[in-house]
Amino acid sequence: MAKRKNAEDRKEDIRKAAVDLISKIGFHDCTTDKIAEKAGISVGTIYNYFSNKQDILSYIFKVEKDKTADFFEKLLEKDLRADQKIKIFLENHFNKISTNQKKAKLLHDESNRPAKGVPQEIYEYVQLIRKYLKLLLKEGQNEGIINKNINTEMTSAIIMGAVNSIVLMGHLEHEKANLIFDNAPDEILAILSEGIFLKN
Amino acid sequence: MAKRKNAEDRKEDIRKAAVDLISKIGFHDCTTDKIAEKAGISVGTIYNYFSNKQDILSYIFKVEKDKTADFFEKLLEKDLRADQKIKIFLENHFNKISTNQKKAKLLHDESNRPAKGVPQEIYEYVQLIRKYLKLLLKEGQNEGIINKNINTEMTSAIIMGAVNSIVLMGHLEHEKANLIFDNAPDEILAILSEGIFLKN
Amino acid sequence: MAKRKNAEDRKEDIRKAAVDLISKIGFHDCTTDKIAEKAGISVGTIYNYFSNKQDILSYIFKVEKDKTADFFEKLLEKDLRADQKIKIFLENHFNKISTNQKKAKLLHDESNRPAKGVPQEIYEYVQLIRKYLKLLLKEGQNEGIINKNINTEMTSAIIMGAVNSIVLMGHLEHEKANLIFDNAPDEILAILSEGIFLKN
Amino acid sequence: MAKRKNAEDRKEDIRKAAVDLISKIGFHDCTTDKIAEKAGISVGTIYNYFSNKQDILSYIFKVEKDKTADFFEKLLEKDLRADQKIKIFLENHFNKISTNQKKAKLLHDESNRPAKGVPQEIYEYVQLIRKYLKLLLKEGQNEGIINKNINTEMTSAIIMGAVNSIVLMGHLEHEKANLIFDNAPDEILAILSEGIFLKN
DNA sequence: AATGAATGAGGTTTCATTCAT
DNA sequence: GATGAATGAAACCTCATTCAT
Repeated sequence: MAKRKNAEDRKEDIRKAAVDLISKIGFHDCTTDKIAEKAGISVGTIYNYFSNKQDILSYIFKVEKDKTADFFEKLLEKDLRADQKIKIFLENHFNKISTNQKKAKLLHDESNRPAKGVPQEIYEYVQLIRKYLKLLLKEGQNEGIINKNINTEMTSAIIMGAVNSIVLMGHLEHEKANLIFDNAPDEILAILSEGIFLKN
Repeated sequence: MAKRKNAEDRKEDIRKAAVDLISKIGFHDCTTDKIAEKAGISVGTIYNYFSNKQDILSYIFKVEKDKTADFFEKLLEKDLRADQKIKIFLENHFNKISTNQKKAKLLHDESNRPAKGVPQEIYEYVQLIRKYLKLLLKEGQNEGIINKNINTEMTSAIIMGAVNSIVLMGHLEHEKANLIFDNAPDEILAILSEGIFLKN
Repeated sequence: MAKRKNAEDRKEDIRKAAVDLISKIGFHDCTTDKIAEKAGISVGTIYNYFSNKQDILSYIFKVEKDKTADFFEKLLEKDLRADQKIKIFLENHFNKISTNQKKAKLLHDESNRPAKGVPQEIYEYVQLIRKYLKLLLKEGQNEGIINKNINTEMTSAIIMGAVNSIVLMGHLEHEKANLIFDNAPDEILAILSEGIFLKN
Repeated sequence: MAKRKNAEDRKEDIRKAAVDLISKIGFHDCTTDKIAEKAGISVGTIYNYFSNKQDILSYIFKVEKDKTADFFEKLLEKDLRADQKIKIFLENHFNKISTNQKKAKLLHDESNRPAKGVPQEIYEYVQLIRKYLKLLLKEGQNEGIINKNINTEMTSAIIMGAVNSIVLMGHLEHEKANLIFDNAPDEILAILSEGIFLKN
């Protein structure tokens, strides 16, 4: 019998093991047996901390959602212009991804799954980032920094799409990942600043 | 027994049935039995046309890949500026999505799936669009229309990310889907033209 | 792969194997693996004929319910007095039990289970016998053969209880089973005729 | 932690919790965790008083067996005729059932369960009541009150069967339970006195 | 070529029991 | 004695694939 652990630690062990495996092989192929083995516990123990397998995935997203909300709440309070905040968000985002590519892959992959059985938590995670980005865009519009004609809803989707696409690119071209993630914020910001088409 | 059909028709029946089901319930929950039933044949028959279930998905993407390649090859030949061609691509893309949302959903969902067993074909499909977009961007750079400083690799990823993100948004907000898809090309083009930040 | 069989035969194989096992070890300890093994098929095959394990039990009771209904319908049509019909029922009942003790044990045991998850079919089986017995009792009352003061509902329950109790006794004292079942009808009829108390 | 209790109290707590739960959901669905929770202790503690789960059920029946033996021993000593004693037994039995339907349900359900692992104690409980009833019947025969031709073994089974069947009926028709249990003794006694068939 | 019954490995989940604290 | 986290065997059920017809 494994040594007794504090409940939070044990739940964290399971979460980490799951993140590790799901990022590699996907949620579906990640069996509860594999998670247990990786976490160094037995299957049954998982069910002392999670009510079912899906619940583990939900929890992973819940943790990220909370972290994301924290990050944005602090960012919003800062005395900076909206464009600066967007820059900080992008830099922070890709920096985290760069240092934690496994988790990033999981978040990307699993939040792009088809709807059936997609836990509420995943949906909320995706919405949350967009919601904050929209807030920043509106802030910018109020400050007169951002074009008032853009649809903030769609633009936040476009920005997150751009971000995600680069994340996917990084995962597909593994060896160049760090280079990609490092340049991504500037590349995105450049487009947001000037577009790509030259004025005659 | 269904009326005798030639092999291509039969394969097409299976593909269509699969597209229909996978778009609704996802590849994983789409059993071979269900596909057979929808296609009006028996399970065994599927295996006369496909070597396994994964192969059906590959075939779906192969067909799309071929169509996409066709479309781009014709587009490239046209006597138009690169920005006009990009506009045409976006309008055509969202138009197809709008009129065939089921297939669009499938292509979006399944090309964003985790890796294990992801058929080569899906990977190639994703790469193909990017490759052509990159070609258009380079054409634009040569024509002096597009900023030579942008990284075409990453920019094509960014554009496709923006596109995909709007597709997802359309699927999540089903009732507004057509409105979203209709406005999407202009919204994206606006950003590509001017960015979102105002010049002082 | 086992030889192809006619669907009814296969279902019958499974039913028989299940009757055999459930009568010995009870429904709960009778695993689907054991049923499959006994039926000479593989687990999966069970699920081509039954939607789940409980469904097998329901089917067993449904078959008996149908047989019972048949028997009673024919009995009711006969040109006999009610007491004669009750005698025939009891003799037939114990005779069947005597020749098929395994199935009898199952029907007894499983129809005495607690309510949760008791399939409708079992409940209906139990009610059916009582319903017909009540009909016979009422017939007797109309013919002036049976005391009009008795509560037919309760009396039918009492008679079936007496019957079941003897069945249980037979199962518990296995070696005397046949003797017990042979004498049971007369013993019950004697009580129904005269009671047990002597008139002074 | 619950107030310190002596061992007997603790064991009694567990027994009561188990009776409560098993009567509602049956032995199989009654987990040790649920019993512990209801008893206000932890699972582990159960195993200080019982060697395993089955043992709890055995103990429940042992307690009832002892109470039953007590009751009958006192009844046998009374200076009454056998028929009067049988009447008292039936009235007492249904009265207890009426006031403690939960336990009654458990005793009925679990003593009618399939064999595997049926503790000896349950078997003995069932036999005990029959044994005493047989004694009463024999007493009646000796007193010349009861027909000497009846098989006391089988008759005691028949009477207990009748009793049990009415108990089941009461549980199935919950709202009429008290009415049923109140009338049951007379209904049974009437049959034992006169039978149901009219003498011509 | 078409059929669809049969296969059986493999997945998730439960729960009586143990034992370190 | 009491605790309750941990254990892990074992249960039910699914479904891609095969192959006799």
